Amino acid sequence: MATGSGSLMWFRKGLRIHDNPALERASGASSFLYPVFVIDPRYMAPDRRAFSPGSSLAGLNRIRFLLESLSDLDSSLRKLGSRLLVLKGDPGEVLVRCLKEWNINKLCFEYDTEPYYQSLDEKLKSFASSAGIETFSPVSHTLFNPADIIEKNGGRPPLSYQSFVKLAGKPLWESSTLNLSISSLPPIGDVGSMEISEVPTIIELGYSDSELVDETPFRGGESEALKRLKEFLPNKAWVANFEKPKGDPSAFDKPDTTVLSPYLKFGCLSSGYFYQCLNDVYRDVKKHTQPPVSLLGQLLWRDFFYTVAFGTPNFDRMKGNRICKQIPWDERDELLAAWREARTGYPWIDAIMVQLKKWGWMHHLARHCVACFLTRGDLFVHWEKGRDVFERLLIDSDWAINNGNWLWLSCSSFFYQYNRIYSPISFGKKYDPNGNYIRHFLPVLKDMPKEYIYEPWTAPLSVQTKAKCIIGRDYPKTVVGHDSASKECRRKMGEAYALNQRLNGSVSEQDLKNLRRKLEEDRTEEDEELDGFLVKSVVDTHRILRSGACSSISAHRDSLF
DNA sequence: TAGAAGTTGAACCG
DNA sequence: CGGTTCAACTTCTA
Repeated sequence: MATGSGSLMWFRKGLRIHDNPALERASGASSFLYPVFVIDPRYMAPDRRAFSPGSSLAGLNRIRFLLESLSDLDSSLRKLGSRLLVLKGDPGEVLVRCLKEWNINKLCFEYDTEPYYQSLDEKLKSFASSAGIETFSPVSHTLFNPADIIEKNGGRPPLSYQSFVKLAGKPLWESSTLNLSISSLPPIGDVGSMEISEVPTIIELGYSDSELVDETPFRGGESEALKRLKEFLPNKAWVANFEKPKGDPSAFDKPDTTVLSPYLKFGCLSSGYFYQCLNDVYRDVKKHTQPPVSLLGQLLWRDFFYTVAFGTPNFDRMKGNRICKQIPWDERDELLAAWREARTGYPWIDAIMVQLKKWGWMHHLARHCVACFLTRGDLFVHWEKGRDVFERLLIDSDWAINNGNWLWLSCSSFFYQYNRIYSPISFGKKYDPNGNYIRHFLPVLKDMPKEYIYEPWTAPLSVQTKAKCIIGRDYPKTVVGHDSASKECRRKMGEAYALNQRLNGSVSEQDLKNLRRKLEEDRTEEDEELDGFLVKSVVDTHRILRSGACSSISAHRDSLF
């Protein structure tokens, strides 16, 4: 056995130097330090069957963000006399090989609550322990340890934000000094026969230039995160008065939030450090907003979802998920595809989906609009389908938070007022009456007059011609009429809720099947009524036309759906 | 068991 | 632009 002691620091999230207890422990009292990142082909390598450029798990924007974060980490490590050792393969297998090959007696990595790492880390820990290697795996991704909160609550996670906040209280480290820098790191030991590479480029991962079209404006990395943080912190009034629901989802040149979510997701920014920075500002001002709407409240939301996700089996599914209402969502792939590909015919919805595809980031309220539209608001498509699209394309997609929000927005859990539906027309209009956001992300509509930009199908043909955008040719017709579709959704949600209540939550697949059939039968009857309405409506239109009271029948298109 | 509360609805009114 | 109404869900609390 070689002399001295070697530590292996395994980076997964937590891609930072500041406030990184695992890295600190790994570098202390060690002769050698091996800072490792494992490129998992499943997460990084191209999967050309996927619906957009990227791997089977991540869109290209997030992969790029990750690579930038790794490069930044590597360059910070080099300044400290070390570097990032990049390896390729299945992370579990690669790590075991490293532990066998190198003279390691201490393995450090940040604790992770996601099911993927829970099972992987368990295996790795047991290998390490059998090999006499010490492991250190601190909770440093979140403010609180989810397990502590669950224990305080008698073994089950709190299911409301308020009860979470009450249970959580203040973090133990609130007024302690976080370690924000490291002066130097131990040298890298002999890497033996392990194949080490530099941080790869996108091209080196196997992507082609033609796939690199939609590039997010947000650059990854710890340096970038701290720069962003330091740009807005001096604006104390903005920090103190931040109220999440008052943000403007249509602001894109200067987003109305911090856009720190992708940095928190990868741990380029420590949530604990961010928490302390916010408290420093709060101390300096007379008054400030409070959770849930304040900036600090946003960090608590993050911890809330991490806690519930950690303590809820099958959190990412409807079936077998005890906090999820069982709802007979439709299987209509053509509606899902229209939503995903930004061709629902509702410019507000489609513009948001384009921003998702191009930027990998949208304002929180914009996410609400498209999530509500896909599920309980209009299309009645399963929230898991929308979750998959977000999970792939968002640069900040985070297992706990993404699933939590889809449960929320689809009224499957946490939030139950299914009658409150975002209008795909009026919601965006109240922030951005001119439709600048739509014009930017859907240039095909850039010359549409503002009177029609949220409902271009109501524009007279002459206006469409002048705007060089004929609806049905240059921009799609609406896939559903919002008035009738949302009414239908309310009815289905009402029936589904009644079923869940009647069966006290234990709804079987057969129960859902029966409800589906019942809903279908009722719809048939309603369709007949609707047909009657249609005839009347056509007659009305005809009468209006003859009387010359209305110059455009296209305004009636929505009701004629 | 009743009443209040819940991160951010829409339409309407003044 | 802020308040009220509409129609109404579940969960928490007293």
